[in-house]
Amino acid sequence: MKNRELADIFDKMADILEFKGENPFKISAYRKAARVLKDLTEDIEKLSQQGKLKDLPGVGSGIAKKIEEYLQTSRMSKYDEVKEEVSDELIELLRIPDLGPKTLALLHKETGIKNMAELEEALQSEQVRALPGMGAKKAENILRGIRLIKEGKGRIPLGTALPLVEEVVELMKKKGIVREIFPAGSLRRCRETIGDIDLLATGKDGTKIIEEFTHLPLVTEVLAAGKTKGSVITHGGFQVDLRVVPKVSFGAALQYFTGSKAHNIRLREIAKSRGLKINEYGVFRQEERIGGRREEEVYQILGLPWMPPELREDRGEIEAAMQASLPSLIELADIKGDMHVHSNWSDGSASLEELAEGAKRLGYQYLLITDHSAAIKIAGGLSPEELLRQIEEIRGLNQELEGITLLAGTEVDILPDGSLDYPDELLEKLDVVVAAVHSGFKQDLRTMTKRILGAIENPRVDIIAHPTGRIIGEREPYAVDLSEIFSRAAATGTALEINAYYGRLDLSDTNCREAKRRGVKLVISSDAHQLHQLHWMRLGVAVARRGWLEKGDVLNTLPLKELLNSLKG
DNA sequence: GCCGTTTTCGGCCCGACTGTTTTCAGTCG
Repeated sequence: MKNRELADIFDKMADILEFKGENPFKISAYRKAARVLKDLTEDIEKLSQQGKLKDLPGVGSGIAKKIEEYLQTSRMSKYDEVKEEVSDELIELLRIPDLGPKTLALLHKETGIKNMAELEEALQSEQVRALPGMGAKKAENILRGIRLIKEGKGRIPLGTALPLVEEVVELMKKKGIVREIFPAGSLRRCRETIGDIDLLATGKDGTKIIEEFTHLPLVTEVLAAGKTKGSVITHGGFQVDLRVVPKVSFGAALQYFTGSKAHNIRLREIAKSRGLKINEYGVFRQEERIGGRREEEVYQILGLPWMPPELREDRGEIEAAMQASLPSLIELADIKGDMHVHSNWSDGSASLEELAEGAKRLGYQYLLITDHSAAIKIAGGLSPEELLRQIEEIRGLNQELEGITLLAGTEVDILPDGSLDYPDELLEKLDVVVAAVHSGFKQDLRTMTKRILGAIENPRVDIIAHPTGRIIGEREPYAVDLSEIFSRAAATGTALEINAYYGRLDLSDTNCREAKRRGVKLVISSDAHQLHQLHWMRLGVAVARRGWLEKGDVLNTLPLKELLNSLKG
């Protein structure tokens, strides 16, 4: 499928034309085509053969021609032409928050900067202050953006790493030469971002296993290939390591490579105090191996129960294990419905019917439809009239649907003054009200906190979505006094969301653990904008597990009736 | 570059916020 390649080219074209100050509508036409191609499930080549390219929304004669040219010749002359005088490095700088095409073009023209290092240097010089529209604050903001990008670099979002690893595991299993193969490391612990991707396997022929591994189709570069360890770079530039370990050590190795480092140090200390030794090869008394085939043994020998990897951060799990008070963590199968989903009434791509069917396939009992409110025009926010129509449509659909109930809701904007974007009379007609901040991220701590408390104190608001607004590696949480949010949320019975979108995961693991401690009820929601994104729920559950949450802490583990009784509104 | 019951030209979602200005440009969603 060339869908993705074409989408990337159109996105890149849009970037370049933006930098060049081209017609903004032409630019958004390219962006739209790119998005449509990314979402497209059919093969673009097939559509092209059938002469159906122009049936796609956002694809007219110009873009259809370019697609055909690329499919036939693997080139796109227009793309080759526009990228002539700009380097990839320069265009990449547009990913820096607070640095847009206009400012980049200005800086490039006036100071000659061509890459991030030169940009950073220029921003620290007096010279840029003299440029029109540039001041100290602006330079400072861009420099902060650069720092954010640099910090995020090298770490892969969990939501990107998981599918990649699952693909590798599937491919290796199909080869029939590995006995066991499991991910380890921070991925197994479900950290929100992953450094290296580590896999462990057992099998007869280590050399053969590594050879098959380094020749997988998604491998672009082989860094190392021996008889116990292979290391490759995959499409997308991710490093994946595979270690082949003896069967008798598999459990110990899995435990060792899963970490975290801090957790392992604690285990080794306990072992040592009992005259034992733990390493990646097993558990030993003197020279005698007394365990290590299975991971459970490592813990058992220390008198501890096996612990879910999500807990292994040395955040109190070892003490809890000693007191036999480890939490019984929530599981994906506990989730009875999704509480934050966008349909094609606003900026989602699936219809209400498709979403209902998708939710039903996941075994859900209910699905809360939460399209944007009017203030977010860009995302097709619903006017009060449209929302009324949607409510009616949902009520009608529920007459026809079997085995799933659609709930009428909204993701209503919390406006900068703390008021909501819909009147109370309208909110009262909904089954569930989700409220969220989407603008004015730079308000100071007191203003922002008061703003969100405004929504929490509103008796009609059931849930606050993505409470801190952070985007991993891109945007810091806004300044908000979470402690105060937690106490008022607990006092009013307002639930807080764990947003499962891989770039948000908001509340974070530690925040939701604290929320639980403070008596706040939580919900886990996918924030899906496309049908397949309903699967993101698993990432939210992973965060909840890292936050020590149990089934009883999460409202959407309840059957429909109890859920509605437990929500504030 | 797309689109069309306002249909082959001319409009295309636009408001809030920030930082720069002294009425506005750039960025974001």
